[in-house]
Amino acid sequence: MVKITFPDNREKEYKKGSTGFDIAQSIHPRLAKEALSVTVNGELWDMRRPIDMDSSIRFHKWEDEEGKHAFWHSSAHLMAEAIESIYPGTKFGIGPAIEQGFYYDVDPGDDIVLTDADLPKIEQKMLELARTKETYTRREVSKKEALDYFKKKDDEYKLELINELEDGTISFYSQGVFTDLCRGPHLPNTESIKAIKLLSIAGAYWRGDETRKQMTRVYGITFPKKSMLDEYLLLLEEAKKRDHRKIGKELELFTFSQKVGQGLPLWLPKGAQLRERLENFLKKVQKDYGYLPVITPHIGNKDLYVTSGHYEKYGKDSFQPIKTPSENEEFLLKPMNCPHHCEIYKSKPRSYKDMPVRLAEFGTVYRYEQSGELHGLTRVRGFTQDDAHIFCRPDQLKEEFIKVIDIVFLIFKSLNFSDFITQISLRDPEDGEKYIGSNENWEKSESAIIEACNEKGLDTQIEYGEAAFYGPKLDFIVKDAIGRKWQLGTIQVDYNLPERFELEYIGSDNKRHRPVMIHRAPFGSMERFVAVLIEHTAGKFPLWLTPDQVVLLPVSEKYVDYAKKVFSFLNNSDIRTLIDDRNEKVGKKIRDNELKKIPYLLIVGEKEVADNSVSVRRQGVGDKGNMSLEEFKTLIEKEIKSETQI
RNA sequence: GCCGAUGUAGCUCAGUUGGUCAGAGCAGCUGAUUUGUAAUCAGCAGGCCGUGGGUUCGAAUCCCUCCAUCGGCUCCA
Repeated sequence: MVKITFPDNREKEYKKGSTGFDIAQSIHPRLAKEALSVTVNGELWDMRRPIDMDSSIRFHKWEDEEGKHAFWHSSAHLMAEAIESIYPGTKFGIGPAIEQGFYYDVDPGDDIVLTDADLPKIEQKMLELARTKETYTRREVSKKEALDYFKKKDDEYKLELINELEDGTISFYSQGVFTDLCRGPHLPNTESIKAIKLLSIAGAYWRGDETRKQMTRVYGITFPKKSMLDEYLLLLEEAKKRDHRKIGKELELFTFSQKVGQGLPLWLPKGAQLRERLENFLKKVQKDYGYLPVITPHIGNKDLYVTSGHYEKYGKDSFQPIKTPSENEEFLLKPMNCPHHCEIYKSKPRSYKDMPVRLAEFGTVYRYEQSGELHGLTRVRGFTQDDAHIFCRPDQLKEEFIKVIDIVFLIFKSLNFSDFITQISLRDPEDGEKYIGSNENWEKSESAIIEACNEKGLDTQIEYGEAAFYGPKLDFIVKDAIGRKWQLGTIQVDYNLPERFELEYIGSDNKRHRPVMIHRAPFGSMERFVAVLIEHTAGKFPLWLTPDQVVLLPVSEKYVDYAKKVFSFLNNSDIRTLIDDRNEKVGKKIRDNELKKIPYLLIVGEKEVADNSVSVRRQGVGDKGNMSLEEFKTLIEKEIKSETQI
């Protein structure tokens, strides 16, 4: 017998070799039916794997991450089986479950190209196979057996994976005629996979290495019920409507021109106003926090970047140097503001009493991003960072770092960004080549960030190898409408640039000391922040931020004069107002302005002229009734106040 | 940069196997209408069918180059 401990600490004896399924069955047949995988002593197992020792277990249903994971991972195997049956000889890379669904990297051979058009065919085959209720069976194999199997299949990808595994830890999973190297766990059988949608096809380098072969990645998602798939697809459709590229065009916020160049956004008047308001908001916060504004040029002498180390690191992949009539003189479009700010710091002697020095600039920078990387406003070649560099004494580092975290939180909170991840990005311990600066400085920087985050009680995740080449950082990451992650705010500790630029201050001991530098950008860049803001609000910006707050809709031409009167009243009250004096019916004007997402629509006609009032309609809500001009003004002011009070 | 897909009026799209296929709706302009909470009617104007080449008697349609966009990969100072 084995002793099984349940999550509520109840214990029960079972026959040795009982499976998760048997145990679930003994609790309730429904649980046995719904459980997709089981955690046994902290390890994820199949429901059908025999348990031979005393164990604590926890079942996972569809509702749990672990349950979905098993479901989608099994679906990936099912897809592989379908692909192999349609394209015999296909070689397989890896096929994991992901946040939403799964993918499999496949290599169908050099003469076969999979395209979107092939997906329905594979889907059909998967459904066909699923209906045969194939069981997923686990088998532990020796390394030799594993190698032999895939040698026979001539699958160099699997062979490479197996070669990196320890003998004795290797397992195979089979369903139908398909066998895969896999740790599991999997579903008992394919029966529960009822709804299948293959979503897209893409190239993906083997093992994420661009020097290696590019495989074909097939993305898909499956569900235990058809209705769940329909719901998911509907949700996806809805999410795509929030795409900032689409809304940006509709609301005339920004555009691109092939003539100007790819990745170089053109801010339209409404977008420029929105952005300016965001900038002013942050400027005010920064003023309160003791930042000093600076302005630096868009280019800098190449030597500046040789000194900073950026030229060596990125010179080849950047916009190339600008020549001048004078020989041996070269300038770079500035790809970052830090070196300029270092020179400002150096422009006069600094005392320990002056520290910290916080220099802030909305600095426009240019980076030659790879063409395939460009993406709307979130990844561009010319963008404006809400940049600042804090030069401080080592003893001030933690306090300053924490103050920056406060600013980021303030900004995020005031714009209702509640759903974000904080990530600490450290060095890749395996790859020293990638980084500049001494070990000692790196250790100091890394521990400073970790300490500051602990002190603020941040729930951070640590990523190794994600640091900038000159220092570690704390990033604030949010998701866009369809779940892609984007880094917004960033805070970086840097001991390297102060050294390279030989920055100094005179200490209380009358000796020269080296300051520490913090790079920080709460928005990250204005472009990316506005993009994410659009997707989060679907273009319905908070009242204080939105380009046009109010539109006046005269019922007919007869009331345009009154509308103008109201317009000047609102305008004088700093309420951003438009008049829609087109010769159209009210219904039409309401429809058009609702679609433009203008927060307040004011209908004025005979009634309103008579009692000097407006009829208020809130965008997306409807008729709010009649009120006097003063009342309306107060309504607006109150709403703005509640939005900007933090 | 790589893999795959796409590119037709300002916008959203239709154009069967190459032969009245250069179209529609919205937006715009003109006129009528003077309108009360999500689309009034009529008329007009709009395009070298992304670019450059090729195949053909004939190309938006087939082939190639390049450019741009989209989905991923890689990258992201």
